[in-house]
Amino acid sequence: MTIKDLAAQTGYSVGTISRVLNNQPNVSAKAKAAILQAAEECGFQLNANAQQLKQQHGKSVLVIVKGTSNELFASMVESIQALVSQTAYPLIVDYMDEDHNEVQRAVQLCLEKKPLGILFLGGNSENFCQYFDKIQAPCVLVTNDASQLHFPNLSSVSSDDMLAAKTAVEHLIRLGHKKIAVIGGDKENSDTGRLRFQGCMAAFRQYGIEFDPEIDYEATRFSFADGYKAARRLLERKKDFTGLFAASDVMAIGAIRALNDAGKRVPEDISVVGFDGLDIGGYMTPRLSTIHQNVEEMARKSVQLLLDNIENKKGLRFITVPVTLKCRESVKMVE
Amino acid sequence: MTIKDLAAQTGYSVGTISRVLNNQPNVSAKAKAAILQAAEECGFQLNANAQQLKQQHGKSVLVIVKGTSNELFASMVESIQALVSQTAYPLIVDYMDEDHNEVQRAVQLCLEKKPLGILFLGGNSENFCQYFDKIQAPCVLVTNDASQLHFPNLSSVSSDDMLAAKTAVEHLIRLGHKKIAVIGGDKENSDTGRLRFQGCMAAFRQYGIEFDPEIDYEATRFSFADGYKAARRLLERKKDFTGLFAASDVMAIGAIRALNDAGKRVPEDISVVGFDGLDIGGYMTPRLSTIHQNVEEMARKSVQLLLDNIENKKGLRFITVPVTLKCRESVKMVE
DNA sequence: TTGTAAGCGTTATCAG
DNA sequence: CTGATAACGCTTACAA
Repeated sequence: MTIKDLAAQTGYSVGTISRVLNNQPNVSAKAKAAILQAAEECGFQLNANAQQLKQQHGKSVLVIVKGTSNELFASMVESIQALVSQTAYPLIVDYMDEDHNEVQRAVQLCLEKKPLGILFLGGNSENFCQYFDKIQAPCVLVTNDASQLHFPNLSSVSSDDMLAAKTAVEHLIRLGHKKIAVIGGDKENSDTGRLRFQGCMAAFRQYGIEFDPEIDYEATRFSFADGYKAARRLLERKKDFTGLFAASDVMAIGAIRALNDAGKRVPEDISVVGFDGLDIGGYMTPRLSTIHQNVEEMARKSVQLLLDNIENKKGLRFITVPVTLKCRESVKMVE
Repeated sequence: MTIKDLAAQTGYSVGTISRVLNNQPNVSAKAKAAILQAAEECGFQLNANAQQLKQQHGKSVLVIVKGTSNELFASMVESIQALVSQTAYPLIVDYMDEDHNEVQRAVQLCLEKKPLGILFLGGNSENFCQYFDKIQAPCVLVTNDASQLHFPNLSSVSSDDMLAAKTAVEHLIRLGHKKIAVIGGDKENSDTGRLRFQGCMAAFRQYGIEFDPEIDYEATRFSFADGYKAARRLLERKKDFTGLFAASDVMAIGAIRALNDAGKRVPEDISVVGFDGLDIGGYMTPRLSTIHQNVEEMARKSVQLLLDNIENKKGLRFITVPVTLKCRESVKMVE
């Protein structure tokens, strides 16, 4: 079924059919009605390939999600889908492995889908520096700051990871904790990992707390299992910390279980603060104290920003969305 | 950049270029080398739209995921991605709202992408009955049984939901629990919800346990928050159950928190069994006893089955993957 | 082994 | 307001 068939069926020409199906002016009401009806009857759908071949671009908005099992991104995608579905643009969501290069992937998808714009959920500066100049479409990097990258088509919406991590650690310090351990991301190769690490260090420095990254910091991946293992390693070599900051909620949850298995109670023996503000944290016993990232707001701002960039060619922006410390049950004042 | 440009550049014709880029025979090694090099140099990529327009089908495998925040599906997608990436087929993952019609969506995507085959993660019989006859490509329905649907191109890979739910409830009964409540899915409109409910009922009947669905069953959605609320409602109207079966781990986790908030300890006061075997269950305190669905195996079988259907035109199959009862810390024998 | 040319289903430009 | 027709970039007979 093509517009040619429709043309034969209705007696109009392909030109008219095309105009009707694309809501263009200069068609008589009669023709429009007849054609729409005929199209409806046989469930006609334009061939997207032909359409895009002709138009040289898809009308779609692309979301590239770095990491397949990232809770935070999953709920952000959910919000984004809801938001974008209110517009006329179809949304394509592309999930990729955490270890692969998101920008190379984007370059390839651009060639393939010619999207109107791209939302990156997660990303690594280095990849952007190396490959982003091949991308022309307006883009928004979400959860990482792009203001230092200086590309003419790359905005960003992110939390202030450094400040947030500092806040988390400060929270522990103010409750009287002096011996604090940290489980975080790779502080060399991941922007997020590095910034959160630096935030911790800033807090330790400011309050004059002793902290030796070699001993008190565990770098690992953002998963339950890795959080668990990291906490075990910490326990093995340092038996007396009373506060633990984990740079993600999943790490925190894994770590808490490791602490429990080692006979430590949370928060009686050890206070734990997470990072992200996932739903699950509110259903643990004890409920997890955490740095809450406002997923809904980040999603809204990102989409808004991208659409502005697409439609009005408004300038770049680098938005920082504030985080909040959610003080719940996994921390306790030190006696 | 098109194959025409490439032709001009290399001195060969578009036909030869196309043959080289598609790995077809009847090209001289010299031509092949020259063309491949030129293509490499300018990072040439075939235009997928033109290609698919011509070929009348994409080479992709499509995964339609019903529900955007379903942990179980998320990890299944991860496995599927790993599996399919070993083949030559690109994988397109499409997430949709739990309440929307997955088959209609598939019909639309077929028109658009002309995929080689489709994997449905989750689905509703009714939607299949109504719309599936419009789909020609081989499909596999994952997590639901399709043997009673009788379509010539629809296989399935699923757990025996009824048996699994029965096993879970039996587990509680054998530990001496006589007063058992159940939090499950919609037993009218969801296949999964209905089957798991029937499994429970079968166990109650077999062991002569009293169970009034009106009082002892709470139908709700598969989320933490809904599990929490459902447990509260149960507590409000029935104060004395000692066993709780939740038809998904997320419901179970929400429910446990509600029990804790009501001053009940798990498992000392109330034993809880979940369903799915999510990673998170193993990191809770207490670790969640649950019916474990082998995600990895379901993914492997589904992909294998679909590829067989695509490549060898092998017959339909309706595979049932066994579940296992994972007995952990959230249950206790009744005194 | 290679080149030529006819479409694939649309859109868009023109003339009517 | 409508119809004819030339692209869009590619694959694939068929001819050379």
